[in-house]
Amino acid sequence: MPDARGRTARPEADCPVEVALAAIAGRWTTLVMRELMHGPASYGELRDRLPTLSPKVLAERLRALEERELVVRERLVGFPVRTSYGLTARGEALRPLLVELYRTGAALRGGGASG
Amino acid sequence: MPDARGRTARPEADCPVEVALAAIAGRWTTLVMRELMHGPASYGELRDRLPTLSPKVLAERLRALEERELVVRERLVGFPVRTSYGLTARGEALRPLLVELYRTGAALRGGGASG
DNA sequence: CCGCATCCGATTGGATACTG
DNA sequence: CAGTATCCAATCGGATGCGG
Repeated sequence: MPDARGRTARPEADCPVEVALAAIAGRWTTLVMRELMHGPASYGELRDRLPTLSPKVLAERLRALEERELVVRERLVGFPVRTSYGLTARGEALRPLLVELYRTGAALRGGGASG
Repeated sequence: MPDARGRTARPEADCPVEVALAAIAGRWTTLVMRELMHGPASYGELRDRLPTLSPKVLAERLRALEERELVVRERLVGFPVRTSYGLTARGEALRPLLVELYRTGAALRGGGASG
């Protein structure tokens, strides 16, 4: 596979590269994914770990990830209300991409990080 | 490397993941990179291959890539004026990332949506 | 505790016309 | 041929207050 194998003349939503980009699109998205890669977390836990992320954007990100079926939301009964977010199998499928992003970024910075 | 190894609490420019995301940021960027992965190309050749990409955005992308030293511009003497754009070694370093984007996107499209 | 509604400034990408 | 200059609509992300 010499390159990204593309032949499209413009960014089309069904191009695989665009699909992957859409999955991680938006500021904070990769950080939210990283947190969920550690295991399921509640809305508040995510806020604690990403304190400067506003509730609006966090909700937007979670909704987008949920719509793409990368994340599942689970309402937990009890008091106070709690919601747990966790990765789906599809969400887990993004792990190699995040690793590759890290590896590539580290290489660009000058480090010889290999993954 | 179990995850993206991150510890940052917000998107910081020096986080490797952010570095990589910045390198491919912006609509059309991955398509421009893909074209250059085939080999050097002139401004006009890029326009021909990406006909609906406006001159302004193409120039912006090329400038950004050049600033990050992923692409080199070379002015060719002669008439008419020609400019050749080519990948640097750093630019070539993005190839595995593009491949991974393709691979991941293809998996998401083809894979089922199991929880 | 969870998350939506609203407002707002900044950035983006596209169209188009023009210049060296 | 290889860009730059301008304008503009749309989107984005952040702040904040309110509702379930």
